[in-house]
Amino acid sequence: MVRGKTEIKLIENTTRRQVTFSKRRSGLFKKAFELSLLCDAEVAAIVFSPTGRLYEYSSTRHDPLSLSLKISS
Amino acid sequence: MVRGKTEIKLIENTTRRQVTFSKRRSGLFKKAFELSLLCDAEVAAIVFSPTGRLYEYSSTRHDPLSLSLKISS
DNA sequence: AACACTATTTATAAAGG
DNA sequence: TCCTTTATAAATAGTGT
Repeated sequence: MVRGKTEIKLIENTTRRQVTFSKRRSGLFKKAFELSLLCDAEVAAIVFSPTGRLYEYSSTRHDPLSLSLKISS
Repeated sequence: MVRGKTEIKLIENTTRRQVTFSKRRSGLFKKAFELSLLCDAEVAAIVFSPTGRLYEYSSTRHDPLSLSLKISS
């Protein structure tokens, strides 16, 4: 149960890192939700796991749009 | 100093709401930073204030791209 | 993997300068 | 408005199931 101050640096142990990822991701999205509601703000949070999985939170529902994107350097 | 549990609903008082917005926005970005570092994740958070001001956090520096966007319904 | 527990750290609301 | 203080609520690391 939380021994000592946690250092903010990469968690080497895979299992611990995954558990922390899940817990803190939830915590982040909760904070985002609270901020939007308390302060009438629009908030979005986007998280990519190291394996490229996407997790996202948005305070607002938006109708999906059809986008075509042209990217030049 | 924090009397009782804070209800998560719109803060009506403008001054209090602005102070809370500032504090919690910082808190959110800090959590985003910690998540990215602890778990090697890419994290972005975007906040619009009620007046439309933009605040953003990104765990990663990306080269700016020139984008042209075509939106159809 | 996902839930429960809980000691402890961390965030933060309100107040004061 | 911005910093500091501090009491208290909230998040969470490690453990157990």
